Amino acid sequence: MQRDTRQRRAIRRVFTSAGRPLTLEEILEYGRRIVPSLGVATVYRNVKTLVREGWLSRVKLPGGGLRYELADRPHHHHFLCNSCDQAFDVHRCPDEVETLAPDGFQVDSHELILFGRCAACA
Amino acid sequence: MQRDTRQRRAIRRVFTSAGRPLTLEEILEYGRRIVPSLGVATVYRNVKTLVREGWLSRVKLPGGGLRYELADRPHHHHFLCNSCDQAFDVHRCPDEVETLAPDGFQVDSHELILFGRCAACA
DNA sequence: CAGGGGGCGATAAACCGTTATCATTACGGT
DNA sequence: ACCGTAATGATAACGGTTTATCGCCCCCTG
Repeated sequence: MQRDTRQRRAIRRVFTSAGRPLTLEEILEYGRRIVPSLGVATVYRNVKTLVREGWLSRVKLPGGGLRYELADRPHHHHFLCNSCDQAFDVHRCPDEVETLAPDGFQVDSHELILFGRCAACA
Repeated sequence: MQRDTRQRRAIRRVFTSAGRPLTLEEILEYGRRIVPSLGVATVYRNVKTLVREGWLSRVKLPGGGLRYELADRPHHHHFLCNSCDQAFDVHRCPDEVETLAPDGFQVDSHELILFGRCAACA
């Protein structure tokens, strides 16, 4: 059975108000502003559950650990700040991307990452 | 001083003949076909040195450890096979990519990764 | 070709992100 | 409100990658 705990609500709220992909470290930090006693294991457990439920999805970006974002977002890409290491959404996508692969290669999906400095760091 | 050892030559040869980004595991595997006694520590040491010398560059792709490639290659992107986990070069690039960032974000570079199955796995 | 010193390689150890353990807490059905 | 039990959280354990150690080897110079 799935209980509706304070911790679980806090983690969901972190995502709905962040609006960008988060690392586990960020989830823990922001979650503790809501439930200060929040523990690492709880974050790992709930994130795993939320991914399995289809509420979160894994975002594989270069460098360091996985990030997670709300699963219901339309197709988009990401900006990674070289200064603060935060990830942001980029809502535009260059088309015809999947035609760039060499012959004989079958493209299933793609990821475009812009590197630079975010608005706050620039 | 920098000595020209069999191991170091082997590692360089691995890269010039591979033509694609390699993980440390792959460097070790291919290097041992040339110098069977090749050790892990030697690979780590030499790769680090070759990066510092500007002969290799780090390739940050999602999932798992860093990869390395020859530093003198022109601008290109990468294909990552979901089946064998090998990385390949993609020599075409969608232009006007750097204009996609949100206002106030300063783009320094970008990476485009295609996911799918390589010619051998498809 | 001989000697010195940088490099090698096996191993141990450090490191870091993730998972398991288990006593305690608190959610939710009755 | 009570009780059973799933969830929590502090901590230990784990697994994989990277680095440090150190005796031996071999590249280079003279």
